[in-house]
Amino acid sequence: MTHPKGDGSEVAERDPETVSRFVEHFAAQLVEAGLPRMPARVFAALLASDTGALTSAELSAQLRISPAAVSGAVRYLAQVHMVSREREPGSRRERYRVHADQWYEALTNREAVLKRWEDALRDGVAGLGADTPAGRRLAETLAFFEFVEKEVAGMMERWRVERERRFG
Amino acid sequence: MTHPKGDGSEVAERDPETVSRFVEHFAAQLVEAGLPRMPARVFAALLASDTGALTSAELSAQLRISPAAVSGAVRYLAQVHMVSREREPGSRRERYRVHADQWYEALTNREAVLKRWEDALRDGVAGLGADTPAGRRLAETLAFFEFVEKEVAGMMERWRVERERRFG
DNA sequence: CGCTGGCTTCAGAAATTTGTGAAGTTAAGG
DNA sequence: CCTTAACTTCACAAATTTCTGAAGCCAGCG
Repeated sequence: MTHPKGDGSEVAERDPETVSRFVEHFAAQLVEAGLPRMPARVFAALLASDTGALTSAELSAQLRISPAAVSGAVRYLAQVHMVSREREPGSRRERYRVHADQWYEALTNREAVLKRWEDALRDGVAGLGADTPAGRRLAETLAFFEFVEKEVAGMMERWRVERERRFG
Repeated sequence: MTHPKGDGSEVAERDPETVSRFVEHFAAQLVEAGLPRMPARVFAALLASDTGALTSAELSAQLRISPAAVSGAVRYLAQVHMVSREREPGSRRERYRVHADQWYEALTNREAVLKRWEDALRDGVAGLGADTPAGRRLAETLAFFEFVEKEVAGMMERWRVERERRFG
């Protein structure tokens, strides 16, 4: 997918149609997995952008949504650590950025959710009695989550190594 | 939390109030993580039940919801492999059951979602060009998912071992 | 072979969520 | 300071989702 330039060089093409296709398709997958629509679209657009960072106006234009919608989507994404915001020095413009290793961040963040599940389960074991069938079931569930939490930490460490090796 | 029986033995108490507290609290955590309300409540109720299996009527009564709501919730949960249905022989009654290792199942199931994400990303790399900045970002994201997929398989195997050891 | 218990499906009311236009806020630029 | 660019917040209209009561369907039982 390249575009002849006449001067012998070629630059990678960025057909808006192609970009949009990817954005909408990938966003749809994210939506199916539970992400709200606008945050999903904004995130996909950032992923597919050249610099990995876009302004509110650019997102608004590219996705054909109101500035308000961009604002809401970005607030959501920032809250779950899927984008970071950076202010452009000497301008009131803000850029929203994805890091290539954002998923690492986002996954790490899920830890908080797990913790709350674990707390609820511990309360349940205490309330129902560790010696009851239900209590034992809850305890086993709790053990699984604790196991996963521990394993994920190791997994992320291994990814950091592999990432460094493959992508610098 | 035990209840004196007068004959010297004691049985674990199942105060409906206590059970309900756990069910609603744990369900709330699941809802916050994206599960629809009724499926979350039904799942929590099953987890907290003595046998790990309840009938539609029992769920309906305990959660104060219509049989229709139970039906919908169970269909949802079965689809994502979080409960299994079993017919009671010689009766038209059905029981819905959680296995203690249901989470293992559910997580394994997420693989399908990951696969679709990966497909969308591969298309994106192809469309945008592997030699473009955006293409490289998508490729790295793809690599991360492939890595996770591989790691999770190993993790689940380790859990099976640990589970066997600790819970038989 | 018809009745009945038990789940499922359906249509619709109610609640929730989403996205927008418009007004509000803040800070750079003149 | 006053203007204006660039978000953000707000109130509301629209779309969606969620639950319910009622009707439907089917397997056992008599």
